[in-house]
Amino acid sequence: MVSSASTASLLLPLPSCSSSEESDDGKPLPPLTAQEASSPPPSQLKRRRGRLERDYNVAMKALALSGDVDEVLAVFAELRRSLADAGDGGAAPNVLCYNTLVNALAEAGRTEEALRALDEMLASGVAPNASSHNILIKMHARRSEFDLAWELIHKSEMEPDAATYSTLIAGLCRVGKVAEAWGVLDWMLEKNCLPMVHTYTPIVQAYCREGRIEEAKLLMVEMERLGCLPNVVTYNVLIRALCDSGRFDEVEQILVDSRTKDWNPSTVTYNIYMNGLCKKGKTKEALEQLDVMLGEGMDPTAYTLSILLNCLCHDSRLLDAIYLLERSTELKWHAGVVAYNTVMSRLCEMGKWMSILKLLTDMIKKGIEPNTRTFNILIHSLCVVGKFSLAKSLIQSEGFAADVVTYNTLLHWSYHCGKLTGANRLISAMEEKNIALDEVTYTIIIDGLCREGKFDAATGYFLKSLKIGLSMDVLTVLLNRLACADRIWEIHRIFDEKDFIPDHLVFNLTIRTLCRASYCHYRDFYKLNLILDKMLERK
DNA sequence: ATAGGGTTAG
Repeated sequence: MVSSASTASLLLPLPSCSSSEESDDGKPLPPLTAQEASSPPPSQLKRRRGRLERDYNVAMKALALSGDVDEVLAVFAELRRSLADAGDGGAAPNVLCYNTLVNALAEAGRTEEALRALDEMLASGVAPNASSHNILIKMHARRSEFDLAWELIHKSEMEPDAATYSTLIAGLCRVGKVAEAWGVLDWMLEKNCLPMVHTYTPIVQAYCREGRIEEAKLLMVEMERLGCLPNVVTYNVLIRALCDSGRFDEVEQILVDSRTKDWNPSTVTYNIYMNGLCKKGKTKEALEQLDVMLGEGMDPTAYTLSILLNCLCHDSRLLDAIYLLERSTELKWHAGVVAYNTVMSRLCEMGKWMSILKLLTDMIKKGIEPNTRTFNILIHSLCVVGKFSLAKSLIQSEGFAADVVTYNTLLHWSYHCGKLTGANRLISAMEEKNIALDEVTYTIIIDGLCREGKFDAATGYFLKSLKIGLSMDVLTVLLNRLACADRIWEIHRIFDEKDFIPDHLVFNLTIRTLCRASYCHYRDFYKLNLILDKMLERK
């Protein structure tokens, strides 16, 4: 279990609020007066409680917004302690605080902990409200448990509102089930529940993700017709899609039009635009947008800085990037862990190990805590400069939760250094620590084993990988290796496996791979025939 | 006062 929830809630201090920009207004609570401390009247006690909960909730939300879930946990624990000390028998925090906590955990993908927090809330006798209900539905939707979500909506006494349906629609759209999303929309209309921007925006986003930009635009026109005006979020979704396909003229047009429409671009809008320009190599234009944004009186956020640094790094202006990073505090630009990670990973690609170390010490000095990604970059760069053993020993470091990326990095370099037993030990360690192997892991293992001539073992890992679903990337790597090494019996073994369900894409890939490996030559043609037969058996 | 849109690692 990676969860540092319990330890974090015991050990971490109150939020200093220095890391998050929004929470500076969280004034310290006034100290108890002597009278309050001895035996405050119940009404005053209640007021104090309310104030305490509100202030803590504000802080928790700010932290959740800046993605600092562990801090949210810490603040919640602190709140619980304060309430216990406040004198009325250790009453639990109210629903709103619990909702903030559960939602922050759910957003961070820490579903188990979110569910535990929810259980704890119920056990403390705190009654859930409509929001708690919606958050739970969102969790089910995120895990693609739509049946459960639907069941919850029906059997609950809570009357589903537009937010409930919108949550479900968003979940469906996330996994590309747009038709089902429309189905829910129809259902809510039947129930006389009026859709809102939150209902349509996920559908617009789903269209955008599939590259159906024109349909997305049409839907936005339809929204206007229905009096459900697209807002800044809807436009941001569209702008991102336009950026991804390089349609910057249209982005400009939308920004111009915004002045006569009912929405205003936000910092996020410019972040999206700048990042889009940067990804298409238009550094100069991206920096121009920064000026536009500052001219509009908008403050850059931690995101803005990371995007700009990324931009500079891609333009190989590393010295500028490092300079900006070092000066960020005096410029009042918020450098966060992502900003440092961005620059460090670029330095890593260039093998500048000493510079990475310097940035690492800088960030720690500034009180910015390195996260798992920071460690992964560190480990990767150690591998690049040939310090593999040192890199490997870093997994044991205190306070660092190695994840699948960490292990993938180490695995890749184990094979690279020819350390097969070491690689096997790493795989066992993953299993012990319940870190699930992903597509990348299997690709690395299969490629590594094949390079050592261990085709049988590699094929075995491929068959194992089917448990997490067929990945064309993994299959491509294996087929290439097997074909080049003329290991047709292993290819047979793949097609014999009953868990392997080949479709036309698989057939296509197999035949193309074999032909490229010169199986079309007349002397080898019989082998191709054998495999074709095998494939047709499975049809 | 629950929700949505933006950045980094293999």
